Amino acid sequence: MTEGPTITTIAQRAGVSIASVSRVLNGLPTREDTVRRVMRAADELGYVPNSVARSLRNRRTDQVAFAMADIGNPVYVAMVREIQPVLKEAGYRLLIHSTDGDAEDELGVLRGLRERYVDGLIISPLRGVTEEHIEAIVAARAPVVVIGSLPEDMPEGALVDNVRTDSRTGVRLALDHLHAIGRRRIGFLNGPLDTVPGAARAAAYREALEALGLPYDEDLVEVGDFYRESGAHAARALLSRVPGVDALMCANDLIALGALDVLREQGRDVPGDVAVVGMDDTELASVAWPTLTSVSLGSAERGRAAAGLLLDRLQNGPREPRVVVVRPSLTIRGSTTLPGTSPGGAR
Amino acid sequence: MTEGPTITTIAQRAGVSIASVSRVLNGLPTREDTVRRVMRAADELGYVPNSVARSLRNRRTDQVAFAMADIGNPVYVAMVREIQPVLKEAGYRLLIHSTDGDAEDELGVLRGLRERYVDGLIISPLRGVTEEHIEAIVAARAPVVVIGSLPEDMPEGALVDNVRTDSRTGVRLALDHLHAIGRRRIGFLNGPLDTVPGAARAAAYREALEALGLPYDEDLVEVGDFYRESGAHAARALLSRVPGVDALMCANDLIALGALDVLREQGRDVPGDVAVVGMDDTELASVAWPTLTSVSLGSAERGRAAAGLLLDRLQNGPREPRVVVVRPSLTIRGSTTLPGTSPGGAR
DNA sequence: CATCCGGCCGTAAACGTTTACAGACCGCTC
DNA sequence: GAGCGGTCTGTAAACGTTTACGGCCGGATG
Repeated sequence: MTEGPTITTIAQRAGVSIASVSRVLNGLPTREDTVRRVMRAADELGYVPNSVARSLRNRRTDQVAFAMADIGNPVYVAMVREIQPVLKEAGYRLLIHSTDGDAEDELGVLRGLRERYVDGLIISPLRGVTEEHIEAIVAARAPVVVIGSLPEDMPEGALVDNVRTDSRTGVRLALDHLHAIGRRRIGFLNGPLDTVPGAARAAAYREALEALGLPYDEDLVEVGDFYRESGAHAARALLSRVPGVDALMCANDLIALGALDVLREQGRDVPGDVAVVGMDDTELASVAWPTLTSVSLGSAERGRAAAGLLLDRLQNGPREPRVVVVRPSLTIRGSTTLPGTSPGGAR
Repeated sequence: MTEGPTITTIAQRAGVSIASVSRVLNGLPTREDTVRRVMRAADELGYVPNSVARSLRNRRTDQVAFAMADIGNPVYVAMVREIQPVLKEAGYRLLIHSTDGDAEDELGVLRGLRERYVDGLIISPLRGVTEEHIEAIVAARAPVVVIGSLPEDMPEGALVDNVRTDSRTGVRLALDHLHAIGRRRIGFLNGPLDTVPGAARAAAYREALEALGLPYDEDLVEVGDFYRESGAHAARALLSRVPGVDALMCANDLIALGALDVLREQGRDVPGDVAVVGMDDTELASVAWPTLTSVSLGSAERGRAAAGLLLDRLQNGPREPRVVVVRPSLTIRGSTTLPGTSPGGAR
């Protein structure tokens, strides 16, 4: 594999020093004549600067990583979609780490920051930010944006911004809506309780019930994973245990899809017999049938905000940490409104 | 920002030379005592090797890029999902370039290979492989895997493997199926003709009709984009022009979703009045209602194959180019089988 | 004509690794 | 005790950039 030209090659051909070559290529003031000679040589040789050497010298890689649980989840895809153009615009490349929600993997990514292969990181830790995460972030000395919740008491040295949503309010919106359309036996299909969203949504469900004056009934709650199959499984269990349930609150859209599968299979009308609400308001919600009422947690917005915060730190240097909170909203679709009163279908 | 320890720091603390430090850290044979001293010092200092310096010296970055049109398209997500674990397993990081199908952008990525920020590239060029692409690939001198079709006459020096599918056969499968269930006025909603899939599918549609003894009718063809909105738009146009159409062949699932939106809106029964077939067999096909019959082009399989080919070249060095062809298959779902005869719903 | 100043340029060091090469040291053998 | 062989280690170069510093040269100024 023949090696390409370097500034040394150019320098020889143009009859100048490598310093001059570098200066010309970086647009530093140089005599007209030298500029021409260097440019000419560079052109003829088809020179392209070596980004690794440049990184070593400049102590920056122009790369940023985004780590999340599962690139298959449309929530994260929505985030990537927003993050990528912002970074590209600013001249950064994007690395993707799909950690499968594995805590070790997440920590690996954080610790990897010390290898300096990226200038910054956006991470969405499924299992929450532990002591170890914090240590790694402090040790990293590279800017990090956490999407999700962050402990109150972050140490001084941590260069970390935070983008979060308020899933408590999100669940509240959903239950208020279900209550408003007359549902009183509202089941809850949750994800793992040792994940941040899982725990938050469990608490929020209880609270919201209380606020509505409805009793909390353990039998109405199922805990599984954040996947479609798992949602189907949970729905089946719940429906057989409590046949009279008249609404299902699902901790994300995938779970809700699984629930819809089962309800259809069992011939129960949605929303006539059972109303269904998802969370995340992914594209899937608008594709499903009936279209799925879903709590929007502003994935796109969170992605954009995270990219913005990171870029700001990268470009303007240290500053005190910031927190951006994205407000949830409820997108009402067919799975909770009776056909007659449906406010129209897609998207 | 204090700088972290380097091998020099370790060398001082351990009272040895940097060469010894490097040897120890890389597991080269070294006296027991030296090993201990170096390890101890490294531990105490919390040393982490700088990957950029290592890359410069070793002439490899341990990074690989995947460039495709739109990370929002589930086809590419499926590919990423397969590519990532294979690469991670082999110690490579993954960069993502979402080019928006912009030819300049694609070329930019290919040319970027010469900057040596990745060791290899998987690219799915939406508009096909032009002369310029080939030039860039040859000049790159880094292994490239193209997902999609490749010209027959690749020059010698090009380190390029190829993974393709046979969308001709795919379309053929779909039309055979539609014909078998009695459809004779089969519309076609295509993507842009200047994209590789668009062109291939257009030709395939004609061929398949001919093989079935059906006339080709321009009025039955709409050309738009590979997006849902565009599919809706195209469907609306086609339906108003040819109200009697009894099936819609769609060039991808997103287009098919748009078509389903419109059919529902117009109160036409699917598949009773109009049968619909999508392509790519993405997750969306199993979520939509009615569930969508779709031609599977083996996205996951293509992703896996591409990663495998690239890895092989990276690890085992040059060899003659290979081509992997993934055979399409048809997944029959609700959008082409009458409710009564439906072979069961989801997935 | 000597001096000074400013603009360009080249030399060399630095970023943090890996590794070729040669030297130091040890223990053996004859 | 000299010579040899082997093991381990240190020196230094290399990867391809950027940039501090000082030198040189020209013109302007006294």
